Amino acid sequence: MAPFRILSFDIECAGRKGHFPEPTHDPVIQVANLVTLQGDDQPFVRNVMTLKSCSPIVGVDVMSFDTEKEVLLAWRRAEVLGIAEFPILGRIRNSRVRIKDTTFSSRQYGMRESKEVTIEGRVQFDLLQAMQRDYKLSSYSLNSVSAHFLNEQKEDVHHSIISDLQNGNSETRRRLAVYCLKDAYLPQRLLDKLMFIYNYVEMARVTGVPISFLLSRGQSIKVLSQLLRKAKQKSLVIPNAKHAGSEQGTYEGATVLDARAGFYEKPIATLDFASLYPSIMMAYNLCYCTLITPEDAKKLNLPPECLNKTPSGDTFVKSNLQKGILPEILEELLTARKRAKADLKVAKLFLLFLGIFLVLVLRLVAMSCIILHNLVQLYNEAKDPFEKAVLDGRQLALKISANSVYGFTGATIGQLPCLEISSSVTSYGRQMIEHTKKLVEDKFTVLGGYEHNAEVIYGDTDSVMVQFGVSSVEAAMNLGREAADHISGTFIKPIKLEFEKVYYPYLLISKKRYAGLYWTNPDKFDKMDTKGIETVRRDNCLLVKNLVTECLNKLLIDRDIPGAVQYVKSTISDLLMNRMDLSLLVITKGLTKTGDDYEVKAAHVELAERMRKRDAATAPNVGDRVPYVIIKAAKGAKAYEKSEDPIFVLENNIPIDPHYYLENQISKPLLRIFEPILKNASRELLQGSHTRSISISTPSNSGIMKFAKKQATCIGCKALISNSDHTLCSHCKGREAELYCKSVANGGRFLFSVADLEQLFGRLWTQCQECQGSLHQDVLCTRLDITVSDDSKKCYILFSRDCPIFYRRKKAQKDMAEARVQLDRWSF
DNA sequence: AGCTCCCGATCTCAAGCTATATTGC
DNA sequence: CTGCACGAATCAAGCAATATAGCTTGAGATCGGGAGCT
Repeated sequence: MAPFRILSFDIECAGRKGHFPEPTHDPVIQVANLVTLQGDDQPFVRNVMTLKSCSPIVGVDVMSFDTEKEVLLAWRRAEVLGIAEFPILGRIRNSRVRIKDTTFSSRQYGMRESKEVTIEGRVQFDLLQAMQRDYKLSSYSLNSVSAHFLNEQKEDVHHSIISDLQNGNSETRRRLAVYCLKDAYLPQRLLDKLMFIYNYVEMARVTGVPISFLLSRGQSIKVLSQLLRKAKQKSLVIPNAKHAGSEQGTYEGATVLDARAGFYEKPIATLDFASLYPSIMMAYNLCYCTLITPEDAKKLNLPPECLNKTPSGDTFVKSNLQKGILPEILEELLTARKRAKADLKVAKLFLLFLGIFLVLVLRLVAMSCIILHNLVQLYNEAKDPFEKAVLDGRQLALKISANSVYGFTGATIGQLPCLEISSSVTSYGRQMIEHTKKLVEDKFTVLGGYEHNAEVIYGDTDSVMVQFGVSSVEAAMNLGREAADHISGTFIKPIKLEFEKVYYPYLLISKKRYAGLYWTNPDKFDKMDTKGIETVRRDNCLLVKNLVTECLNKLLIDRDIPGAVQYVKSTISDLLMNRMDLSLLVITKGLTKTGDDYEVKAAHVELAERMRKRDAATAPNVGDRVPYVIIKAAKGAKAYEKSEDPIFVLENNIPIDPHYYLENQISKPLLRIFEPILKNASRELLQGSHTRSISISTPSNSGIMKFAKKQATCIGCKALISNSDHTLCSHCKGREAELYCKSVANGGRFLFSVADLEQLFGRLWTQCQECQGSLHQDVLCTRLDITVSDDSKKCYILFSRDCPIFYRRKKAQKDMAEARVQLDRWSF
């Protein structure tokens, strides 16, 4: 098979939002830019008419970020321009591209609306969808994704100036082309870096579905496909189960042992079942084809030693009578996962012979060139920690696939639900974790000849956390291994309890929430591991995330409690004095359903609705994440009345509400962390001189004035003043001379000097220029009129919402403009 | 006429419940 | 033969748990107005 050739496809057209400007003399670049990148060739821009000459193309052909929307836009645009050949993108002569709306909704991925594009003969691989499925991020724009994975950003060109660039001279058109090129190039780099093709080809081969299914369908199709494949081999027929519409309801899931919350300064050993649910299904031969009713068993006169009664009361035959299909499928998935884990080991150990060995093994398993190619590459670059993360994601995907075999049997609205299997699996699981807990606590006692009594402090589904009482990591590891071996012996193969790691120290907050240092060898900890707390959640603002992470670092790694307290205090003080970057205060939440379906008012939902009224084109849609900040408003206003678009806040100089952030965002998470460690945490952290800030009075409270409004502020103390002709509030009158000096010279505590701000802006500006890749041109992604006052250049209002620097530059700009105005307001 | 008392209306606040978002396994 | 309207069919891994904010409810506090008394 010929190697894949990957064609990156990107389309840029002016008037994205459905307004189509008049066709220009050269419609090509406005319609589409196709960028092909093959090996070491120089990337080049082709116009759409020459696409057909790119053939012969094999394999994955069309790949982009948000392919569907882009094709649709270009398609409409081509229609307006009367380019009849455009929709012929497939490899079948005269077959036209067809586009239709689809919605996909699942519990795992939420509801998403998208466009389905049929391009015959080409496999589409939409990076946006792949990203949304494989990685949990706060924003999925190409810009922010590239920043996250590639440390590189694209030059964002707002659609409103595309026409200008196109109608300008050859230089401006070149810039437009460069921009388009980058848009096509970035997805390719992401594709390579995250090894999407490699991973998806593997997943498609293991589960037996087309690559497109992996992006457009859910988990269950993979399981069904494997079932069908196996059933065919065995000449079995899968019934076309008519789900009778009956709400069979839900069944009992796994046990989560009660958490003994607290801060543990002794090592905690963790014992895990390896792939618990799959191994239960394998051990007890649970399958559709082994389930039997007791009556049938009697009728067929089956001997009881061939039957297995599960704790939930269902009966399955043993494998000597009939081996189940599901266990076989699981074996294959777990083998694939083992392979993936071995690759991870290569990355870890960087061993030459193992690499070669794997290449040889894999050559037998998968003859595909791409896999070989990637493996060689994998071997060469395996030391990169990023690579490790990608490989880890791959084995995780296989783990999830294995687990969804169990999920498939429990999906009551799926193709083939079988609650007998799924509830048997969970009942075995519940039994096993209780058994493990009991065994550990019974065996490791002072009476049993050990130094201390072991205590199980927590456990979730397939793991138990044990405090053996010893104080060295090494001793805990030895006891952990001993316990794992001992307990594994009491279970049927292939169920296996493994000793995995030691946490030391360990901060257990509640069920499913903990943090600790993760040790796999006794000399040095591997990393800090946090589960469920704010550091890993996406629904907090960055401020909370950073603050909590930093505190945990100080508390767990440095063991520096005063340092952590000091850090919290200074952060709170910064927040209350309004010295916080807006980008740190942006909260994002996913929009899971359409506006009407929400029963209660939530901040992000209401904001999305308001934004839709303002400008329907840029407002978030279902499935998008909505960023917002909380602004100052009347006392007692609900959070949903105080949420606002961060861009809107910056542009209109709306004050944010620091007290909201203090009370509703950072206080509780901090207390949860500090409480087990520090007595009187609340008093220490949240009260004291650092919480006294310069008070800024809120606008009048009467109903109509509920929303904050732009008002002049006193230069001295930033209090709002009613008469915008005045410079100072009545309090600060008499300090004019002093304040003016501060204002002009070095910035005072609450003021920044014009010189400072200009310097800051300059620095950020340079960074943005670097991100666009050239220092010799204006940055397109900014507002030129503010900085270059004597220049009559056209003012491009452009922004990139996801650039972390953007908010800071925007604020620096704003502050600088204000500082100038304030300087002018001194009328001596 | 002015003051007091009573009763209903309104406000406030806490407790409990529910919806929503997100994660762990 | 094509385009359009309409209806039918298809599709969606699982449960446990925490945190937050909105909503409801009920108790108590407060307020205001009218009746009655001095």
